[in-house]
Amino acid sequence: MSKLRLFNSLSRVVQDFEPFDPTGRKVGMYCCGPTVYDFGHIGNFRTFAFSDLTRRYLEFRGYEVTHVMNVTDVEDKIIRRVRETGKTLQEYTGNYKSAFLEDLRTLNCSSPHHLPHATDYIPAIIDLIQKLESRGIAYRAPDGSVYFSIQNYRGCGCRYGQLVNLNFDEMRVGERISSDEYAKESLADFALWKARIPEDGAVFWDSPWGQGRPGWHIECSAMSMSILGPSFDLHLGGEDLAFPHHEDEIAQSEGAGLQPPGRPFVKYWLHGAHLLVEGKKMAKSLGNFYTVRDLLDQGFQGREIRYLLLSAHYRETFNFTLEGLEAARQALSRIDECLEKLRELATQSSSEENAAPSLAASPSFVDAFTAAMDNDLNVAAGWAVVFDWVRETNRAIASLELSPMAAKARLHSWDQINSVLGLSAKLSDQAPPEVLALVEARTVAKRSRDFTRADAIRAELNHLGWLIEDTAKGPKVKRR
RNA sequence: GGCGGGGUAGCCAAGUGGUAAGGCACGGCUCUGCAAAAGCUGCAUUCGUCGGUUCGAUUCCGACCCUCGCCUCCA
Repeated sequence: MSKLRLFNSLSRVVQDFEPFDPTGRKVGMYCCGPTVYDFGHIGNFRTFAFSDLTRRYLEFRGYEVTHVMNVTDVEDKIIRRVRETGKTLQEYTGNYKSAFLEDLRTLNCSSPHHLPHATDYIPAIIDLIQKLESRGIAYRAPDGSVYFSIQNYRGCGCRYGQLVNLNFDEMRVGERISSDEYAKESLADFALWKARIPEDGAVFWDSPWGQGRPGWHIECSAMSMSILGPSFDLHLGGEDLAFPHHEDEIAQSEGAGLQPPGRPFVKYWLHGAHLLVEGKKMAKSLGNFYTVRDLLDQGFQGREIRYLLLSAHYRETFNFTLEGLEAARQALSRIDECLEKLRELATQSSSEENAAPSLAASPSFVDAFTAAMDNDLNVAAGWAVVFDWVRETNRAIASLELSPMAAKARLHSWDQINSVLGLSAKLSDQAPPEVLALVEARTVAKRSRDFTRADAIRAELNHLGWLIEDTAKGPKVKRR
């Protein structure tokens, strides 16, 4: 049996996955979740689908995963929208949070075990900042905010720049330096606690440093360590988060010095690549900016979106296209057809066959899939295994070589694979009565060999969105 | 400017120092009243360009072109 190997952004190589847990079973995994200021777009969901795939695969591999995903519900953009809309923070973020969870379900992503909200962890955040302060790594600036001192952090023997090679002397100074940043001692320092300003309205909390709110990175450090402990196995996110967000998380978390000696804050960092849409960077101005709901409105299904998002390796930029969604639909129906035939065949098994104990008929399928996924979650290679299996299964069915018992075994294998891929059942092909009436009318026409009329009815059904397949057991209607 | 990914058939996308997975689309055949589905079959002498190393490179090295990302809020 091969080992699961993952590309670790810390080491920049693919390495064996070995969790901290001495028994090797328990895994702590933190995924950077949404900032709930708007509906999530398809790019966000590529990352969340990637997180879900990772979790599902770990579980498939027998690990006991604790999956944490944060919800950032206080942040500059949110505060601005709250001010503009006149809603309360809770009202505003609540709506987008529900929408986010709904979208996750649409894409059949497993619900994380913990969904901590930044605003529920203010005491833990304050506590963490105080620890940094007591170690001399955090300082108060004249504007009342608290910043993280990278210089002092380095002075403690810690390393800043673990995820990204950054030469601060070569760095371009951002043109937009907001006024409060003049208070920092050094440009690279970042805010841990932001002092309240009038624009914040009712969004503030009391703290030892006066009223204010948490900086952007601190909530992830506070929440992940609160739930998973100061040192845990996996941290996932989009590639853009590597710097500064993840780098700063490491700095805050290791700067507080809570880890057991010799242990890092996080052992494996995984970063998912972005996607392009129709070959271009997604942008509202280009008209290629899609939310999950936009695609649903265009008639696509969640499973089709999921399939497409998970069709490429997570570290490669992926080109998401509407044409790709159409192709996804076709590819899925190929799988659906195969499974449907297997199920039909499986129900024909006799009672004595049912009594037979063995179910493991296609271990090679599961093994080949596992080998593909063990190699840094190479899901594209995994799909190739799936489609090879579909073809081989279709062939066996077509040549009547497959016994009902063997069909059952294959379905059993599929269930194992699908626990990772997470393809939900397709929408029901339950046709409404008027459609069924047309189907019946066509059958009558066919019986009297009035093919002209039969074909006309078929064309009409097609127009209504239904396809007819004549099988040995009579006509079958399917959604087009 | 610094750093880091990419460029593989009409589209999407794996992969390897030894001669190119898989999906979609497309063509032919079988089956069918005709279709559909399924099966069989065809579809990259070639992996951005030019050099180099090698018995042999798409895979390693160098240069160049193009593209994406990070360095600033961002999945």
